Amino acid sequence: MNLKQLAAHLKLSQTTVSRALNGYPEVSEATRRRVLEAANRFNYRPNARAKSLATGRAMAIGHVMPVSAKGEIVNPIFADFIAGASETYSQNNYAILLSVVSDGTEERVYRDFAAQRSVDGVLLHAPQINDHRIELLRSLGLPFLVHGRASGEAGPYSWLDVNNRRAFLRGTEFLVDLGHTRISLVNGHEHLDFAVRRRDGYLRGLRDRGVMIDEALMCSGEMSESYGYQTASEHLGWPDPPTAFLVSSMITANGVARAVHEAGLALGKDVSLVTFDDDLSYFSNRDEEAHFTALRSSVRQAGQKSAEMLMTLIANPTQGPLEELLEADLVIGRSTGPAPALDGVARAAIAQTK
Amino acid sequence: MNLKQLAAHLKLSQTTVSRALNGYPEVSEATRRRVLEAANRFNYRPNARAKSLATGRAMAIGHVMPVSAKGEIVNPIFADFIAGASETYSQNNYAILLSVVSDGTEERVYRDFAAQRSVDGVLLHAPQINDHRIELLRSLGLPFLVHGRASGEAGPYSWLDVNNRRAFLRGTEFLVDLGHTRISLVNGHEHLDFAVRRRDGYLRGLRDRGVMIDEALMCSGEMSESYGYQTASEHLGWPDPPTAFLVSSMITANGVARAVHEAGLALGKDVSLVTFDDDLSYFSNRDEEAHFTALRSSVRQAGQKSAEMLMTLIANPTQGPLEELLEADLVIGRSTGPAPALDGVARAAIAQTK
DNA sequence: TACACCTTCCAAAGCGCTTTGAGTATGTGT
DNA sequence: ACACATACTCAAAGCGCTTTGGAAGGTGTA
Repeated sequence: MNLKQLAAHLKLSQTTVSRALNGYPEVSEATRRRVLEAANRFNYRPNARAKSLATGRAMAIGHVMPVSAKGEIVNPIFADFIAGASETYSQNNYAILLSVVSDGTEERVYRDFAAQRSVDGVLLHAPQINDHRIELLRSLGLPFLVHGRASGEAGPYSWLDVNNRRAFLRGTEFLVDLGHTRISLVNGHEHLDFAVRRRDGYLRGLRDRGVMIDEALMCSGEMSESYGYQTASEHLGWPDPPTAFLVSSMITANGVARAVHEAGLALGKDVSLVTFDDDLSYFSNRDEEAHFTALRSSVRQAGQKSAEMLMTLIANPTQGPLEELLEADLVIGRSTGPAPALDGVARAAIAQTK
Repeated sequence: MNLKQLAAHLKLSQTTVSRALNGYPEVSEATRRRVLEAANRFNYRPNARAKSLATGRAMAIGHVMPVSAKGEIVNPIFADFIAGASETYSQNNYAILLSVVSDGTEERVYRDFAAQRSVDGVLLHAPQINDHRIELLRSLGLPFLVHGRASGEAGPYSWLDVNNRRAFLRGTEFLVDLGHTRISLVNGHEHLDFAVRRRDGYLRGLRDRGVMIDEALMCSGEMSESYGYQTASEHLGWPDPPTAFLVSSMITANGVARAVHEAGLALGKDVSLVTFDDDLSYFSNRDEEAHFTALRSSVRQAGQKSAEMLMTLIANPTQGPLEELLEADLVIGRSTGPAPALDGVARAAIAQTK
């Protein structure tokens, strides 16, 4: 059933039917009711592509799901972000056009989006330092919102981000205040903007508290479970091991916890752990008492808000850039405690004498 | 730049330019080269919606991301599946149209897909027992492929599934052969088809080996980390606790492992664990030696193959139903070992005398 | 009665592409 | 010289919708 048929059946013109359906005022209430009733009965839905072609609006948002090139790692927070965003989209009758692409080859996708006019706006994920995609999207004239920020990007752009620096500053301070001085930073890849900000927060926290910085304790990589495991295993095997870990994701934190257990140590006693917690639905840290002390910020909520901002940008293209900075909550859980009485050096010394 | 402008610039008709670009034979090689070169130079890309309208093909596949209604849990394997599928799609120039929807309200989305002609086919996730969506899609005349199967569905349909029954049969047998007789089944929600098949496999394994079935050991729920933790914590607190766990997902298995550690027990010694492993990219079980003994089947590969099958179905609508059953590998890891010499009853007795 | 002014509806153009059916050169065989 | 393929190219219709610019008919005012 298409508009023509519906109009014929109602013995009305296509114009009138279209106007009745789209809420234009030039249609009498009686006719409108009659049209709506018939449309409903025949389960009429306008052909999305024809409508788009006529209106010039695609009614779709482009999301590019980043898959890191080498490891082929799918970003685990992506699904939750999308789940949040889609709530907003569907309220506005927007669909999601999803494209999966290896890091670095996204440019092509954005160009296609723009040239094919298949989307009205783009959500940019996982921005990097000096991300050239921002400049590209700007030049393509496609409304976009960045989830995160890109340091080093000169021009204005709209973004929503978590205060990563502050979160990791607080996490670090919290650990130092518990007496920890050897704190491993298990960070995400540091070509990603958020990871750099987190490192900054960590360094600032140590400096402010006058704790010596040890480059060896800082590492970065793909935020998978096994990365956390391998890193922590290695660090705990050192003669002068860390007493605490500051970790970039719940999933990686799980790997760290596994290594801690395997080393025969107890989390929250022998070793402390603070992690960033995106509040992933299938990986919740919300037992009666959080099991990991965490800096929590719901990525799902971020998705929802980002989508709202993008909707605003699309509805109002002349609008100046929108910016929103979310703060993460510091949630105290069972994975942290005072640093062990003897620090690593002392323990190592003891170990040697044995 | 649109076709008209491009044609005008080349001093050719739109027809010729269109034919040149789409590889029709009625165009001389010289003209074709000239056209392609110009298209490239102006970065011309046909308007996707106009093209779709003209051809009647949407060049998009609809995916409905299931979000369980109450818990708002996003299916953690979804992203990896999509990542696999999209490889196939992009090779065929198909896009993904993503819709996120709470369990049970998907019908509306499929009806819209069909009426709006916004997709050429649909991938159905997480089929349930007697899934009415299959009947619906069939009646809508939309090509579709089911990831999984739906027992109780009468008519034919195309699907790709893992042999869940066999996988859990093998897992159970493996544990029983190690001497375990009290094996907890930590299953997914049993309104989902795969979960029922897994339970069947588990029961069959116990029966075949003559092990008594204890209903109390079988539980099902949302496959999150905390579900695994809570379940295992509870079971391990029983006077007659299980000595092994058979778990439906890596993520849940992590929760089980957490509970095991917290109870002061050692995985692979005091308690054994076998899990289904979807080979998730960020949750890999592929250390030199797998840390969990697992039934492994890559969901990403499943996505890729599913997409291929769907492409075939779309290209050839008269084709009979396609079916593919994948087998899971049994990978021996460090989470399993012989059942402890004393069984639960004896240990509980000892505990009481203390 | 005449005029202006709503209200309600419509025919037709246009969105950017594909595809049909036909036309114009150019070469080939008789 | 003719008919006849063959190789290119084109104008125009059509995909299903929205939107422009009227038209028809009814109502109120002078």
